[in-house]
Amino acid sequence: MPTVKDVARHAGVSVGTVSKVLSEDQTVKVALRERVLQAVTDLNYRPNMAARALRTNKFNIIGLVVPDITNPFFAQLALNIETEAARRGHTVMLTNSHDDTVTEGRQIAALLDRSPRGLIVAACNDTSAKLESSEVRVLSLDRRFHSFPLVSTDHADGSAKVATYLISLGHQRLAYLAGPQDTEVGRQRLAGFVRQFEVHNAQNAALQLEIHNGQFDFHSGEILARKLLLQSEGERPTAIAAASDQMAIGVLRAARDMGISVPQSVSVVGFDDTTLASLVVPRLTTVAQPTEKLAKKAVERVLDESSSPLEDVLLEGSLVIRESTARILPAGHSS
Amino acid sequence: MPTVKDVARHAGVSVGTVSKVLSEDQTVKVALRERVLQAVTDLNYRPNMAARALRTNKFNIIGLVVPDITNPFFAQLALNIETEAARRGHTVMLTNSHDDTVTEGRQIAALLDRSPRGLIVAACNDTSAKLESSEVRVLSLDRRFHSFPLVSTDHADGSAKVATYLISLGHQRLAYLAGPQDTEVGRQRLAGFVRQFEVHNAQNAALQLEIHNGQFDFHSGEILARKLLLQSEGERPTAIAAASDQMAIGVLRAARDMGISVPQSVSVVGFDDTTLASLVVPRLTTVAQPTEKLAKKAVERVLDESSSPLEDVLLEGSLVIRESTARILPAGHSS
DNA sequence: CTGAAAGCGCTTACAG
DNA sequence: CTGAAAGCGCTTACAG
Repeated sequence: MPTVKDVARHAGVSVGTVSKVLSEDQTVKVALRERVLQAVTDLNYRPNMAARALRTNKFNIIGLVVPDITNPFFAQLALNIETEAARRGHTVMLTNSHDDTVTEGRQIAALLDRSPRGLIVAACNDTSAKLESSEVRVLSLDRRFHSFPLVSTDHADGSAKVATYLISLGHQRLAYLAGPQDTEVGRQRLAGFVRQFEVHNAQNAALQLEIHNGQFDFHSGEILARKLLLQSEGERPTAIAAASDQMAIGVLRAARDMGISVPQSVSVVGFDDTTLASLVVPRLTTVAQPTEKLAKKAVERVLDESSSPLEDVLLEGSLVIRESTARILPAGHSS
Repeated sequence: MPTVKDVARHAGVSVGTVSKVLSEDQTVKVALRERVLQAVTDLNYRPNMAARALRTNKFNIIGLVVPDITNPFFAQLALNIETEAARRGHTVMLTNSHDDTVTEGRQIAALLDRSPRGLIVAACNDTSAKLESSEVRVLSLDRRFHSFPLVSTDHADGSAKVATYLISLGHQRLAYLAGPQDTEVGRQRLAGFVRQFEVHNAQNAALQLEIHNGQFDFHSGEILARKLLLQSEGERPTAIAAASDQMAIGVLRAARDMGISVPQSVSVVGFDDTTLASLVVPRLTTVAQPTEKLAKKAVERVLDESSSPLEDVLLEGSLVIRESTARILPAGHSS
């Protein structure tokens, strides 16, 4: 492997000049710069990142911590982050916290050891792990980590869109299956839904909403739905909004097992728009998170040294209407 | 950040001794070692990886290249690789080739620049990209990269299991939806199925097999199945084996759209056992790849410096029987 | 068994 | 505008 020294010799300049050309220092005369660049290609020189990192204390690496890369949403995010990072000459170090705070702390320490340019973490919960105040820029993605600035979807707004949509379809008895309330995401999504529901309810007192708490996963949605759908047709909700696609898919399965057809008898909405959403039967109406924008924004902010990224960034999600929701004739229309 | 120098001063020894203790050199006397370790914890010393890498030319990092982390199978693999790597004090640099050879080459170069301990690559196709013969250990995972040793599931054997299983259920008219034949995986899976079919056919000449070529994705499975299932009930296959879960799920959707019930009228089998397989309706019978073992094996081999990992490692997949397959009464039993 | 010293490949003030 | 030199924090022969 050739080094700066080799390049310098080949070009007939000093190593300092080579270094300057490589770092795009404009003070090098064109003639010299050309010679150096020629030498670089001649020798197929590639800078030694470790040496550079030792001097500058910064590696062209971004650390990424997610709860579980197996979760399609995080996979989507990771893909886009990696792609954007690569575009900017950076590489991504990926780590899974397995939804465990202790592991998360250990992983972060391991990443920090490798002097990354920045750290993007989708925290496993809201407990503020202590992070030694390093000079490494840290960003929260999707879920708040410690008190670091957050880039995420506007969950409350997304849920609000769902509420408005369902009510506009004529549904009067709604159910919301909430995510864990010890997470900011879970709380935001619930709050947004409830708030919007109340706005509509102020105009139409016939509306009803029941809320059930669960986890974000498939199983949780299935269990809650089973209970819910046991009620007689006139009693039970005609529309179920779930806090995640996984939960909504659980609802779909419960409905199917109980012989209740979706969307004819009950409408179902998810949240996230993971790849699953368009594969299930019926295809799931859901709120799409703008993963690509989230990823770009996160990379941009974690890399940008000039701006002080103190504020949170909230990006809007969009309602994706598929086959799991339908208009209903308000059967028991209480006038 | 404290350095070896600080630790040395604190412990009253030389930096060389500190380094030796840290690298678990046994030649340091217990008394000194204790003092050093005490100093390390006192100062909360963390070695500078960049400096270490500069000297040793090796970072505690494993590079991982996958076609697309969004593919559940690779996500599963990545999770297990990361977990195993972390257990061994290594970190994983993840990169997506987007199924494109040029990008793949660029990504690999970027990873190599960062002096990883080793490289694990799930290639996007069989074309042998040129890789400068570096001292970095390279391993093929799941799909052959260049001519580097491969760790993968025994695809042929897995397909053979499917063939045997379907025939044992009494199916006589089989269809196999093959993956792309310019990939080793695609070819292996097809070959294994055909070979096993022929073994059975030697004993029972009534067996029939039709083969259709496609891609591994959902869409491809759907299209092929639509054509296949257009045939009258007495003509069309009663069992369809697909080269991937995605394809099989496409088949499921086609069958559903055409009012053909699975498994009553046609049995469907996938390959991979991605998370999807147990979420679809009906739950998919498939071949599970031993992702955890694959990951462990890959990490072990890529890190192990002693053994020369020249041979391929093939691990056995297992048939997972769910709800998409059933026994049939041989209707048109040609005696 | 321990220490002093060289050197890994860069970058960056500092002279000139 | 260019070069000589110091130094980033380690590891590793080499003396003693």
